[in-house]
Amino acid sequence: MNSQAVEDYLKAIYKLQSSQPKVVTSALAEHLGVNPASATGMIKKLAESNLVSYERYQGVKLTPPGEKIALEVIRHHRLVELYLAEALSVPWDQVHDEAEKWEHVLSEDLEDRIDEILGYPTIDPHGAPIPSRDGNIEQRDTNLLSELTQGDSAVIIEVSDDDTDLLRYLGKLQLYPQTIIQIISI
Amino acid sequence: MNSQAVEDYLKAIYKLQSSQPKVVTSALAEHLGVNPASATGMIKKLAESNLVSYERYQGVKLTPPGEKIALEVIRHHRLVELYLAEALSVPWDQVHDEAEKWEHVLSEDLEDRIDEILGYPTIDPHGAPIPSRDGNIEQRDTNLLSELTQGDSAVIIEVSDDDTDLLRYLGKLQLYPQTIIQIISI
DNA sequence: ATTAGAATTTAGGCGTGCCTAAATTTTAAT
DNA sequence: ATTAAAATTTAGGCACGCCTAAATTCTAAT
Repeated sequence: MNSQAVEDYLKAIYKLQSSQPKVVTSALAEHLGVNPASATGMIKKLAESNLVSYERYQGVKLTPPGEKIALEVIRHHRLVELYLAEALSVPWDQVHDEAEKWEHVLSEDLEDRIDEILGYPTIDPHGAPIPSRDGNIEQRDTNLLSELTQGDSAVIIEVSDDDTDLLRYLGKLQLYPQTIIQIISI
Repeated sequence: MNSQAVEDYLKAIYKLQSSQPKVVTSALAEHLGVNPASATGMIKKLAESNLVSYERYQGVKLTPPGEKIALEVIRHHRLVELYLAEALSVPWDQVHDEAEKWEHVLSEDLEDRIDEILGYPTIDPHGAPIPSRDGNIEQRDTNLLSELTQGDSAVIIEVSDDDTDLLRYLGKLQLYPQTIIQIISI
């Protein structure tokens, strides 16, 4: 069993990898709210365990086993988020913080039960894809809102999950995933 | 926020206090699967924080603030046990182990939601009373099965929650709380 | 009252994951 | 090519919670 810290690091590296080719120490440390020196220490440990590839000063990248674990954690996280929203009526701007804690204590057995109750869902409350049990995750071709211009129409696919204030604001405007929008002015 | 270790120790002391007036170091260590020397260390720390009263070589006793925390943890544990059994169909011999992990990450908000969904229950799946939010717990006058003799009738009030094999066996015999039994032979 | 054995505590150590401060390496400007 | 600034790593420390081994204290038998 991996420690919570290891799981959090792998998850963070996975997220940062999606926008940057090489994940640099300071970005990782920043994302985790940790001192860069601490991140270096953990990176060395992860490299030791063959969960990331790493060369000094050159940033870090998940290995296949590292990515597998990251996807398991993300699956837990997103399933829990959806379960909290659906079964326990937790507001969508709060599910992320709760799931951050629950994802680390979810047994495989409970994961399966929740998955079944939810009807084997594929997206979480923020529109993010839920990885399958065997570690596959849907790749999508989407645009950022900032890439659109006046007059464009679009469907909201996904919103960031970790900004409570932003989510509360979007909720007020009814801007949930699947909503159709049109850019009137910028 | 108290660490998981602190919560586990307080809960263990609370449990042991119900059968022994003074909780002795070795019993506590044994219950927690920890070396007696380690228990001594934690006891000193708890005494430091005024959660237990303690005199060297004389055993340990919860102070009112310590008992309050213990009851909160027990409330979490028992609510989660019941929720797992009711909402997620987890077999009654497995809910204890799952709840051991979940009890430490349950927010007050989620506790309230679960409590409401379950209809403000007062006993858990093993028949144990669930403390109220403000730390009250029902005191009951019960007999041990071993105190009964041939011909006696009785109602099962509570069974121990942490022996998976025993619980599976009792389940097979349908010996759940509220079941009426009669002693035929010993 | 003495003493053997049991229980408990103290002493010293270890792994994890964090920190700050200092040293090193990279990068980008001149 | 040099150098200043930024990024990263190393070094040394700390808190937590566990361990083993050794010392101390208690208990009960004689």
